[in-house]
Amino acid sequence: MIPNSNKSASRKTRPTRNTPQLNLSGTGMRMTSQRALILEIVRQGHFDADEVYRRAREKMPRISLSTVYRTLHNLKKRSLIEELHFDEEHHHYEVKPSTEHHHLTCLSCGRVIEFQYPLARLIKRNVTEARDFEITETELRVSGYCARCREKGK
Amino acid sequence: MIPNSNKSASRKTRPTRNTPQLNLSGTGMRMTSQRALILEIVRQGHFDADEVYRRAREKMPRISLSTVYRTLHNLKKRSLIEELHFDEEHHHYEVKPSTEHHHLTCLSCGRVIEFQYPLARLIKRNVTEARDFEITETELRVSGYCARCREKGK
DNA sequence: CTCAGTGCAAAAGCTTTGCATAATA
DNA sequence: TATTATGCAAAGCTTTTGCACTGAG
Repeated sequence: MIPNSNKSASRKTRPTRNTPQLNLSGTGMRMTSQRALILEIVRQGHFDADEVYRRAREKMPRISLSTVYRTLHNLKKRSLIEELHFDEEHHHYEVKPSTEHHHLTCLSCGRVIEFQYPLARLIKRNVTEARDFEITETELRVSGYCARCREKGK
Repeated sequence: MIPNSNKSASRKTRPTRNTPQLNLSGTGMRMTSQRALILEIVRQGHFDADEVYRRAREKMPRISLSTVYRTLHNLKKRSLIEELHFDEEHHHYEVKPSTEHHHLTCLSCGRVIEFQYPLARLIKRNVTEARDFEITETELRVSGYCARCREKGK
């Protein structure tokens, strides 16, 4: 159902050691099955800790919530994932994108659409207050109502 | 200080009932001393519930934390204040601004600078994904290091 | 073989809720 | 006076932490 991560499909040599998704080598973190799983889940969407936990348990029933929290915390500390702040509850996570990207949220259906837009540059150029700042991050949250929901009556 | 909503400017009839700061009349909420105080505090900056509570207690030692939470919750529900989502802990609140404004946060000293910039318009024009959206809110968080902190060694 | 990572359970924060009392409209 | 709001205390959630055991390197 989910694109498989361990596929040494037709290879018969020894499995290459590059981890399927994100690679932890060089970060000082050991790669464990739990971490691989959590990373794989975070790659699939924006989830909060509890949702990651629920999904993880489907494949690894004995994984603990503390491991989820600790792993998310560690990955964030090493900048491998990012913490997002939606209007809703708590934090959501996603693997760190290489380019600036932002979020458009429909307040009616909850759909979240990602888009890219180079705002740092623009802000630095046009906002006096930001001129002397060394900008390391920008996060734009835009909310409103998507076309689909607007048509659908109301 | 705030453009008054109930204006009987030079009328000399009975004392107008406008509350000093934000006006709750017409919202169905009763004006109590606690709410006046909380509103006054929120006007002073971006605080989380606990900080509002600490400040409120200086003037009204017996105010309860639940009242703070309930009041913030009610004000938010009626859109008199807004909930902000910084990187840090929990929610912060501020009185609802009339124009789009955003936040620049120094990761070193924690200073938060507000600035205005009409992003909705720009996003709607330039981002395909947003074209069919009816945008009701935009919140941009920019973080980095302010000039002051960058000079200060490191 | 070592030390980082895990699971479990308990603790710690933050936020909400029930209920009797106090205060507003 | 009729409600609505408050204070207090207790409950509910989410997140963190201590510890002994397990497993990656």
